[in-house]
Amino acid sequence: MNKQISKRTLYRLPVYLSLLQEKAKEGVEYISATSIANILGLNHVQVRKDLSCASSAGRPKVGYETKVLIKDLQNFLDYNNTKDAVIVGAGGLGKALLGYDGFKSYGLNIVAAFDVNSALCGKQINGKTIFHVDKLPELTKRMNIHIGIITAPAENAQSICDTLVKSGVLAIWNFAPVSLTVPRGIIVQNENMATSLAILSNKLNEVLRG
Amino acid sequence: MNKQISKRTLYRLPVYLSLLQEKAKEGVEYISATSIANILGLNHVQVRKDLSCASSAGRPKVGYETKVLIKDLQNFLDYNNTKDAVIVGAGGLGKALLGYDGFKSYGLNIVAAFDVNSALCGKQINGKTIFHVDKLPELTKRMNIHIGIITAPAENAQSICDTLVKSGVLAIWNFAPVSLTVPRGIIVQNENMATSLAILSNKLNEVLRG
DNA sequence: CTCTTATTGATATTTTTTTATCGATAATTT
DNA sequence: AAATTATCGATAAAAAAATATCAATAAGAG
Repeated sequence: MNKQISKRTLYRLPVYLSLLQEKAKEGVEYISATSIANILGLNHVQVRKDLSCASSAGRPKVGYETKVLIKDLQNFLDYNNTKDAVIVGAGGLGKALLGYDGFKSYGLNIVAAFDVNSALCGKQINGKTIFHVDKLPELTKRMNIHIGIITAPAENAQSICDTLVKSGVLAIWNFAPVSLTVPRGIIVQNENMATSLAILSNKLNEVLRG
Repeated sequence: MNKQISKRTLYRLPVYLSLLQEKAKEGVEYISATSIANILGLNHVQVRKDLSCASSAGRPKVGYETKVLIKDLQNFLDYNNTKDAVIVGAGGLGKALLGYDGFKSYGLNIVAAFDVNSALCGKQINGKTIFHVDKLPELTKRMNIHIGIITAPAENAQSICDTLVKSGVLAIWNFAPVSLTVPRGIIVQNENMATSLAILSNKLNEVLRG
């Protein structure tokens, strides 16, 4: 526990967590690194190593207690501390994310949305109001929000990003297919669907051709 | 060109492509690996190596001709060959993806959507009809579709996945937060938002604490 | 025309990540 | 009670990826 955490490990921890939650639902009380590895198509040593960063609940011959491991992972991933966020861009994707209740379990609380389209303003989705972007700086500052989610079209993404940064946002989850330029210290996580698609497509080609 | 392509490189190629397309729009005719690396926060040798997998258009002192590089990347990523796909789950996210026209430029053509909710069936979004899932096997087989996109709730994802596989789908783009079990040879690409979020959150914590 | 500079692309080195091996441990079987 | 087995966790080895170095090249400056 508390070893240095590698980027890749951090990538996999939420995947383990999600699997464990499924298994817990099914009533699985104990689970071994070997079986996790088999299900996810990973190496069992890797799984054990990854888990050791967040937990120390493993017992020889038995494996990990599902519930304890879930708790440890949630704790490590900071899913218990709720973090407020705003969405900018209330188009299709923005609305979809607003309507999705699953983020709560990841410790993300979307408090409001913003859009340039006045026709959308004042509307509520899933109990969350859509405001005009003009109100973004004030509201974001006042509520001390540090996470911004950009679901606007590519051409507006950079200026929205700039506004978010000026308004005190430190971390940006970017769904627009552009590379944002940010000041040093600001975090950008790109949700790049093109990349996923490229990998899928590449693998599919191998199957179809090879 | 035509060297062995690593997973990581494949991950980055669409990112380069997207940046290059931006730059091309701005009228940039030539671009160097160094400047790409600076913009994206990567190492310039890495960029050069990555690009060499897909193109051989670089000239010393000048860099790459933007248009040629874009073409080479699109070609390498097979964005010119259109691949048909179906979406299963016409909830918020499914509708958002149906309404998004950007996939065309990645060679993905969503031909139809399916849902269990009869109320949605028959409706059209962005010119694409929503059918009842009962019709999925027949339609998918008849149209010889190899890609399925799952945007259904987690609890339905596995059974949808099974149906897709039975219907001849070879590659699945999974937006549901579950790990799907598939027969050998079937490709699954998980669009795991929890993972992105975990990384964002982790980095943010470092900033806030450190 | 020569020198300087920015760049490519190849090779070498370093770092990171993954995988293999092995002893320790605890549950189960004989 | 001893042997067997499934597992963990640590360390070692191997593989993959990232980065550094350097010769070659071509554009532009002097």
